[in-house]
Amino acid sequence: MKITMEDVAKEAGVSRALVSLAYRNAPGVSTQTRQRILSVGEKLGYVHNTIAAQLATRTKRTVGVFIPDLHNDVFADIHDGIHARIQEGDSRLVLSVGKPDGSLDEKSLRSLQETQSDVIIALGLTLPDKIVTQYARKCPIVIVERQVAGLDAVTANSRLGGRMATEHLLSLGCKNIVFLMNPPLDGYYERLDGYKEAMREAALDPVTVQSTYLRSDARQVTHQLLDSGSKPDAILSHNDRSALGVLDALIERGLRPGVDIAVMGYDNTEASAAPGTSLSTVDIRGFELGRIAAGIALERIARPIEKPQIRVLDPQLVLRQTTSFSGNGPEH
Amino acid sequence: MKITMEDVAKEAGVSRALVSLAYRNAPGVSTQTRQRILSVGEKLGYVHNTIAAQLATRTKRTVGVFIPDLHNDVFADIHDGIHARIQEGDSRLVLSVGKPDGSLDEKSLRSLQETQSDVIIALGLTLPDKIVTQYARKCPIVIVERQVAGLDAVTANSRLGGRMATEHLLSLGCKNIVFLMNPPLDGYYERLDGYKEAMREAALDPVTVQSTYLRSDARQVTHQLLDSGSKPDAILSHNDRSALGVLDALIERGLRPGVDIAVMGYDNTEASAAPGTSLSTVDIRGFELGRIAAGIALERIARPIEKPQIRVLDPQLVLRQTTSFSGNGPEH
DNA sequence: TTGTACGCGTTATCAC
DNA sequence: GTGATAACGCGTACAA
Repeated sequence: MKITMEDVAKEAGVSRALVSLAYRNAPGVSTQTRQRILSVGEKLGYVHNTIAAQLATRTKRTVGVFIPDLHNDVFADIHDGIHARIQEGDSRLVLSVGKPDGSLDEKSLRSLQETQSDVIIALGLTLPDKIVTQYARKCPIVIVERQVAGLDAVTANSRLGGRMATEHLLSLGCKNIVFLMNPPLDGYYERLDGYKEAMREAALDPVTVQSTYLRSDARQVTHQLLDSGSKPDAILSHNDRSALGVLDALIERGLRPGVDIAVMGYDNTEASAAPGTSLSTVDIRGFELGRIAAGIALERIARPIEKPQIRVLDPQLVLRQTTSFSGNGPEH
Repeated sequence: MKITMEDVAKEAGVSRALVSLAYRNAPGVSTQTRQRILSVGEKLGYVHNTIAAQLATRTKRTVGVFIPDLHNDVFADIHDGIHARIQEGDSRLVLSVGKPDGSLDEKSLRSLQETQSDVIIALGLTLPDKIVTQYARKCPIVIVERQVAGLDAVTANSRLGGRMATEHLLSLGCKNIVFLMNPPLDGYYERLDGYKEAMREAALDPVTVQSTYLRSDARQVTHQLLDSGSKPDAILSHNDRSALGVLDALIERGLRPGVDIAVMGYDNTEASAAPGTSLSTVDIRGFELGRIAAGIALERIARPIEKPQIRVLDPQLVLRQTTSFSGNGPEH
C-alpha cells in the first residue's frame, strides 16, 4: 500500500534514480523536472524513506542520545544544546529515554546501537565504567557530566562545583553541613569529593546521608536525618531535584530554608527558581555541555580513532533565598 | 568496517539466514547452534542492524512521538504513559522533539514519517487543523490534549477543566477572575471556553489577556495587567508553566498568592508543587492520557481504516495554597 | 538521464 | 526438524 519511489518514477515517466536525485536536491536534475517529480510525489502521497536511504548510503550521520528521565530539567537543557549543534549540520538525532533508576540504561544503549547510531551521547548513565566501556567498543560514546577512562567526556567541573557550594555555605557561617548523596555509582563521586575537600580544609567533619534521584526519597531521608537528632545548619544536595525534596521536608517541619537552615541544590534547573522556592544552586551550564558534547560527537564520527577528548567547564554559583542569611549563619 | 550478519555467518560456518533466525529467537535453529552463533556474534562485536531489518520486514511496529518541548513536565508525564504501554508489546518508539514556539512542528512530523513511523502520537501540536489533517493522510496521527476532526484523539475534558477551575475560584468569592490565554491556535480554546461558560453562568464578564507558553512572558503580561490598573482577585492560567510566571510577577510586587489574589494553573506538573510554590491546578492525568493514546495508536496500526476514536478523561481539581482563602475571597 | 549493482537483513522455497 | 539458496524490500551510486 505504501507508495515507493518506483511508483513516483512510473507516474512521472522517469527513472527511479532521477526521483532519488530530485528528492535529495542533488545536482543532475533540471529544475523543471525536479518540480514535476516533486509534485507527482506529493500527489501520490509519497514520503521519502529514510530507512531505506540510510541503508543504501552507509554515510555516518546518526547521533544517538540517551536521556535517563524526561522529568529532570537538566537533561532538557543538555538536550537543547545537543539539538542546536546537530541542527547546524545535516546529521540525524535519535533519542532513547530510560528510567530514573537506571533499569533501562543497557536496553537503551543497545537499541541506539542497533538503530545504527554512529556515535552515542549519554547523559546520566548509571552503568559501571566497565560496562560502559564494553558498549563503547561497538560504538563510540560521549559521556556528559561524568568521566569514563578512554571515552570522550564533557563535564562541568563537579569537584570544583561541590567545593564552591561548600565554601559558600562555610562563608555563611555554617559548620554542620550535611551532604545528601546520590546512590553510590561509578563516576558520580566528584561533587561529593569537592564537598569533602572543602570541609577538611575548614577542619570540619564531612557528614553524608544517602538518597536516590527521587524527590520523595530526599524528603524522607531529610525527615529521618532530622528525627535522628542531628542538627545540621546546612544541607547540600547532589542535585536540585533532591534539594526540592529536602525543602519539602523542612517546610513540613516548619523550618524556614534560608533562615533556620541553609539549603543548596546542584544543576540550576528551572524548578530551582520556582516562585517561592528560590533555591541556591550550582549552574552546570547544561546547554553549553550539550553543545560541546554534540561537537565532540561529530568529530568522533569524522575521526574515529583519535584519542579521547575531555572538556571541562567551570560551574557557576547561583545564589538565591535558601542561603540568604545576613552573614552570621542560621538563626537559633 | 562494520560487522555484518554475513561476517558472523562465515565465522560460524553457517548461512546468513540461520544467523538471522538465531538473532530473532525464531524457531528453526537448534538451541545448540543458536548459542554458538550468538557467541560468535558477540566475539566479533556484531550488533543486529535494526535499519536493515526494518526495511526487509515491512511489518508495522513503529510508533512516532512528537514532543514540542522537553522542559514542560506534562509532556514527560504523557511520554511515560506512552512508553509504559508500548513496552508491553514489541513495538518501537521513535521520538522527535520540537520547539516551544511550534517552529519545528512540521519538520518533526515530516521526519517522523520519513523514518517510517506507522502511526504518530502528537503532543502539543500547534499546527492548524488543516495542516495536521494533511499530514495525517500520509500516516495516521493520534492527537493528545486536542481534537482535530477525523483524527484519533485523547484528551482530558478541557472545557470541563476550565469550568471546574473557574467554579472553584467563584466558590472562594472571587468575582474579578482573569483568564491568561495561550496563543490563539486551533484546538486550544476549550479551557478558555469552560472558563467563559462558568463566568457567564455566574453573570460575570470573562476577561482575558494573552500570553505565550513561556514563563517569562506570563510574568511580563501579568505585570502589564496589574500596571493597567486592573484589580483581579484571581488569575486562571492556561497552564502551570505560565502560572509560574504569574506567581513570579505577583511575588515581585509583594502580592501574596492565596492571600491577596488567587492563582490557578492547569496540568498539575511537578513544578506546581515545588516547595513554597504550592500552586492550585487541574490534573489532566498525563500518564493516563499517554497510556491510552498509545493503546489507540497500536489499534490504529492494526486497523487503519476504522473510524476515529475519541477518548475523553475527566480532569481533577488539585487544590493547594494559591487558592486557600478561608472562604471569603481575598483580603483587601 | 538511465540501467543496475549494491547495502543488510528477512522470508519464502528447497534439500537432507 | 535443520540448514541452505535466492529473491525481495527501497533507496543510492556509478558507469554508461
